Amino acid sequence: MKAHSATSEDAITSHGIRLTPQRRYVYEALMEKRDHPTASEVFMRAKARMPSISLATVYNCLDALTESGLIRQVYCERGSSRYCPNLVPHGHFFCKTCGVVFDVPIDPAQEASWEFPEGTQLEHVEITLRGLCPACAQKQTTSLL
Amino acid sequence: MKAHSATSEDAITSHGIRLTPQRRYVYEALMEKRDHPTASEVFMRAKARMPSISLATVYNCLDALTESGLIRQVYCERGSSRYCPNLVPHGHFFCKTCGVVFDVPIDPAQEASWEFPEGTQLEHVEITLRGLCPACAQKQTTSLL
DNA sequence: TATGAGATCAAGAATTATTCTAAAACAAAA
DNA sequence: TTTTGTTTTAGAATAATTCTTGATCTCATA
Repeated sequence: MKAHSATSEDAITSHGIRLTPQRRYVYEALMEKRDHPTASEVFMRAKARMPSISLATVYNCLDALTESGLIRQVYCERGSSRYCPNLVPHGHFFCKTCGVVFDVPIDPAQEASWEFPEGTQLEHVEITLRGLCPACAQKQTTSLL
Repeated sequence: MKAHSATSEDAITSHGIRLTPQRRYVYEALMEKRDHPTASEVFMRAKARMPSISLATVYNCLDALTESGLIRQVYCERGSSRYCPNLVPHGHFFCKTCGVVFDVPIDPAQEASWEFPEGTQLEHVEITLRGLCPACAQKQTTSLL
């Protein structure tokens, strides 16, 4: 039984940052469920596998992984930011009632269509859709009957 | 000399929320410079005109104005959220070096092109472009020479 | 296989943004 | 004018994140 997948090791080293056990656990915590956890959720998952890891280290690792382009940081709401290991261009739908986040496919052609001042260096585009998820929209409708 | 513009009063009352001096000052703090201030920047501007206003009230007012649809709240970065009085659909460019935010026009047709699960109720779309503004891109290039 | 430089980690303190609480002031309706 | 509900205020409380410091680890090189 392997403690880590070779792919997660490869992913980290191939992105130009040093491979450490902590980074591996943090990255795997993000890969194991492809949702959009907050830093403290990542902390809890990583701690389950490596009890000695600290929250500060989780922040360090998430920053390093984000900086290297291996994961994305998303700002859906006031409060905590969330992390996403899906590198395919996509947007996020955020339910303002239950807080669930899910990926939304985007047309890559859109990415190229922005107009902004000459000399601007675009690094990436973050698209957040806000509203009610199907479950919450349903609940709200029925409660009005 | 008028303390407040009739337009800001109209804007507030026409959005279904009660007009109060504090809400007027907060709204005008946002309108006077059409930038993207944080809550504490709004607080400082409002305080200049109404020294008795409190930060908690500024948060209350910003929330009320956002809720009523009169202003938009944007999450550009980890940390403080920002507020924007531009109601025309647009995106934001955020410079990760100097923190400046500016509006970016978007093609309204894009807004309609998202695909997401049946039953989802979309309320609004937030588009954030991240990178270096022309000034910071310039500086970075020259410093590498 | 030692060693030195720099990167990373851990723990907890510190900071920052935001929210909460409770009491007073206010506004609108009855 | 009383009632009822909303808004404001100040300050306390909370939550997320960052900072600080010393210890530990890694890698390149001797």
